[in-house]
Amino acid sequence: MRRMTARPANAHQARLLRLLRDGGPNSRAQLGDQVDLSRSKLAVEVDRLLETGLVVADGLAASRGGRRSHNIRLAPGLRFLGVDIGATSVDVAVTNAELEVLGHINQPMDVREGPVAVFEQVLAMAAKLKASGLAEGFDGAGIGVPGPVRFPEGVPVAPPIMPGWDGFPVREAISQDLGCPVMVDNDVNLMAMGEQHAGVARSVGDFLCVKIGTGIGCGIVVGGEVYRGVTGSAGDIGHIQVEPDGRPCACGNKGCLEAYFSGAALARDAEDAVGQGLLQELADRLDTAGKLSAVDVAAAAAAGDATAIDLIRAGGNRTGQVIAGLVSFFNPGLVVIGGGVTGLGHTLLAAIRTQVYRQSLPLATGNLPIVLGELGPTAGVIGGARLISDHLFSPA
Amino acid sequence: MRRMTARPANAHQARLLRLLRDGGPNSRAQLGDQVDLSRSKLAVEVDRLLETGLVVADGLAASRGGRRSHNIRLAPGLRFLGVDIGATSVDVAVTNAELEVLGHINQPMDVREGPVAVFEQVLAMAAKLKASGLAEGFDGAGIGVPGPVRFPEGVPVAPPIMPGWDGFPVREAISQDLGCPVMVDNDVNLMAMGEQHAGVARSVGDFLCVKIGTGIGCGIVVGGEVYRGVTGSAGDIGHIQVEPDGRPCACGNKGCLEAYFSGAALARDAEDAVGQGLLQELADRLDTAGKLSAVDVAAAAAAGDATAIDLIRAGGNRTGQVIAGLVSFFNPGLVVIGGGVTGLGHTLLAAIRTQVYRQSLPLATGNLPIVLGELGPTAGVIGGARLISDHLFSPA
DNA sequence: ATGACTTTCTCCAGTCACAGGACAAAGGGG
DNA sequence: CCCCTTTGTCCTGTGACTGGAGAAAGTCAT
Repeated sequence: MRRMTARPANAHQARLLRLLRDGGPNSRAQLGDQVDLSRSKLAVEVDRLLETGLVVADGLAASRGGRRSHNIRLAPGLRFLGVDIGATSVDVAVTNAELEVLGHINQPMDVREGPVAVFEQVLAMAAKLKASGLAEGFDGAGIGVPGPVRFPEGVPVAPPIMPGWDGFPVREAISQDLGCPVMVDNDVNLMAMGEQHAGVARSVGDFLCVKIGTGIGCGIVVGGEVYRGVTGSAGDIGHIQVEPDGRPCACGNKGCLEAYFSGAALARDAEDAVGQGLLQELADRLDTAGKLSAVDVAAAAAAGDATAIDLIRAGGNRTGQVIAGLVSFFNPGLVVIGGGVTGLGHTLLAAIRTQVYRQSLPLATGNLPIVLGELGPTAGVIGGARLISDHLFSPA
Repeated sequence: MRRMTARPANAHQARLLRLLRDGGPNSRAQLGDQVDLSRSKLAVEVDRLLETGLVVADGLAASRGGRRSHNIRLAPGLRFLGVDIGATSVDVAVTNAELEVLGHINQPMDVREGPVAVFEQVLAMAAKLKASGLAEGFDGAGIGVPGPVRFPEGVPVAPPIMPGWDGFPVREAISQDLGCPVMVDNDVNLMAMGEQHAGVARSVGDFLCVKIGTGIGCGIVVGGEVYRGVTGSAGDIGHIQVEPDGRPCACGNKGCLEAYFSGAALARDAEDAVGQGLLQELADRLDTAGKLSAVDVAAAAAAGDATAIDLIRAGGNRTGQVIAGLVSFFNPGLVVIGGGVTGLGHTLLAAIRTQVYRQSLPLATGNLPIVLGELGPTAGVIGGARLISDHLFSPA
């Protein structure tokens, strides 16, 4: 099925579509206040958008002391698909044109099985959402992958944790399978866009979004736009060296941040601690393979275990050390901490804050909030929907 | 004397002025090729610019097989003043509208004497340039100061090495004294703009410009525009911690990069080395106060002294360690090394390169040139001229 | 109910920006 | 001397846009 054949014909229409997306239904008069166009011109552009079917006028709003206004809203049938591919699980969600999540599925998965297997699963999940009646079809999809992406082409490049993905034409392939436009980006960038659109980063122009999960990455937003760097690898802070000649890292170097703190490193440290007789309450959580996960550590810390709290604090200190440097360098207006280990909560945040406030310049930290993301696992999928809507709501 | 009363009336005119600034004299036809406007519209805008006196038509170019074209160029009498205030010296230069340096003076100075004394000296230097016949007056001035600046107002904020400058209304005061528009920025940002306009960074959109002088700073260029951060302190990498619990730094923290490598730190290390019986050939260069400078170390290294080379290499390693992190984070297309210690030359560059290429991600370093700035002390003043011309060559 | 006042939206005419073609000017080459 | 190329100017038509004059549809006080 072919959907949303129309695209905005000019920058004004694109602007209006985004206003309706971000601000919800609006009257012509309210739109006019935000757009610096004469009422006449605005009416013309709105009429054209109505003709294309991208927006609809449904019903009258309550009077505000005068003639009642017509409600202009984005077509209620528009549906975007947000896909967030992690290292060990996938999130797939449908949103409407205002990027509200209508349905959300999360399933375990292993990226190392390669793109073909992963996207088979993703497409099945999308089909499930469609079958549940949330969408008759998709007008666009935004996909996040856990590694660098050559953004214009939508192709992962040299992804360390995703062997077999290098050069796989994700955008082209999924666009064919799904029959709609697709955009691909790094998962961290999607998280940043999600928090920017619907989370803690609303109304902040320049901010950093640090995602700590299986790996560590950082979304960089400059002037409201995601900055991706010249080869799409900007924000890859997991392999910044924090300890000269330190622990070996999977990347081949030594002393990388990720070798000290990430979901994987934390689990490994916890297993070691159990082996040394510490962290006894975690011993019974060991699975058959003798493995623990970051979630177990979070639970132990929440239960007040001192060793677990120490592990989290040590990792937070390392991470805070790196973030402190980035704050001095980038001077952001906000730092968002998110990703899988957000469950470690306040202990982690406190450690990071301590390091940053102590090490960074007073001028850079003076008015700098460091907060946890507020969207959790939906940040990525909302970011995906935002990514593709940004693309579709721009002049053809 | 009032000069350059006119400003471009619209974005087209601004665009044309910048093309003439960056590309030199041009015919209407050549301009038309670069600007995506019809010949008629272009002719109208050029005529209007001619009326204002901002550009002039002088003479005919050689024929290229048809009618000879008129040379359109920026008014030859336009003069910009570039001022680069360092910690221990000032550079002042006059440029024409194409930002070519017509005259350049450098004088020793001490920022700590405060803004009033410093600007008295700067104004005297400007007067000297004027008296030498290079300018009848100035159409604008761009000023760089060695500390963070609240850019829109042109006011230094909380400058660590410039007590007495905090809040001094540089832009307003100098604008009055000079009788022309003034813009103020961090000196590092000016260096970046200089190298971007006339140096190694031409045609690079995203790059970093590391200036190592009395302190260490980094200019950040994103999409061709200088990024200043939310409080104007972006790029302040001198106080990133490179050694937990390391050497005390003037900023009050410990282990800052500047405590290990900068003009001041290098001189101190050299003095220590002399005290320990090393670096004997430098002993006779000690001044009456028993002091050395970075220049002395550079000379010793050039003469082949192993200790001097080791000092430079050690500093380069520390700096490279920090830059490696920034490269992973920012994924630039180029890294420029400049500032006073550029005299340390290849030894320094090699150390930095080694660290970056070894520590940063292959994807980020794959095609990453790390080079010395090519403008030396003129980078800052050209950047100043560029800063003010960007401002003047934008719609009023 | 009635009139005064608001707010929203539409219609219309006039202005400005701009493109594109015709044409003039000025040169080169066979 | 004729034809071609390049550059620059002029002119006209089209579409974008503004601002004002209403019309439509409501609230509120009297």
